[in-house]
Amino acid sequence: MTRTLLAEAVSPPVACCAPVAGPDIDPEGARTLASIFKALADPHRVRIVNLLANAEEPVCVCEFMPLLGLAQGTVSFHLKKLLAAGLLEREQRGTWAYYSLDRDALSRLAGVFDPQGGPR
Amino acid sequence: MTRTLLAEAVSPPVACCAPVAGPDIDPEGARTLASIFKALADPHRVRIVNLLANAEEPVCVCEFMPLLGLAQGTVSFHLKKLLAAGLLEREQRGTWAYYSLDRDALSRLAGVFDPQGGPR
DNA sequence: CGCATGTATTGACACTCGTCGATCCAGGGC
DNA sequence: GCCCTGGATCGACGAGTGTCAATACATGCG
Repeated sequence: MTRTLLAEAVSPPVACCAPVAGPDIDPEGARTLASIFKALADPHRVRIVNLLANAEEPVCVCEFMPLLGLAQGTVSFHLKKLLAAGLLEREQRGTWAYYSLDRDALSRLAGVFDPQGGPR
Repeated sequence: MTRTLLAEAVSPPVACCAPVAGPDIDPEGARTLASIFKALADPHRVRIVNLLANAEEPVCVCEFMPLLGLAQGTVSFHLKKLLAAGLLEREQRGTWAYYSLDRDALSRLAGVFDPQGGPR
């Protein structure tokens, strides 16, 4: 198994792959996995992911504010968390920042729960 | 008793099923989904789930203490969180309490991330 | 250049969480 | 009955989180 041990030094990037139902997870892997769940452990962030999942194109930050009813700084805060977890991608278009969902990360996450280990 | 258990008491503890990539999730559903992720947003709880996933039979509380290196009260605390999220099942055998994984809940959780509910 | 606008970051605050030690609650022996 | 033992709960404490207002950072436009 090609584990991503060094990438963690920079940040816990990708929504990666220790299958929760697979072989024993070491404390290190548990920390990585937990950090991804922590990114999803907020209703507003769940909604952000859901909104992006249903959006065909990247979404501007300014769109989230009215949808979530949050101040601009708070929206940035949540997007940053999801970005750090490797669930989102950021793209700068002029003055605006557009966020989109990393669908690969999401399907890898589905594999984490699959009894026999999903795609990979 | 004067706790804000209102939401928790009312809402079903099931690790249920609003697909994150499915149709729009209302704030209510987002809260439910986030509460499940919150249950998994801790390294020790991830390890507990992993240990139970690999165990053929229910595991006694006393076994977790040395494995996790946590005090007895802390282990109970984590197990209670996972139980409340509907991820675990509890069984009392005399003086001992045995916990096991609700595998249905786990596979439902996998479906939450699947684009249309079940490729493979 | 200066200015307006969209994002990111910071400071402060209330709140929640994870942890321990101590205490309380059941069951099972004696 | 009493005591022992495993588990749950409580009290307290430090650490972390979510929120806003305010501020700093870019980028584009006049």
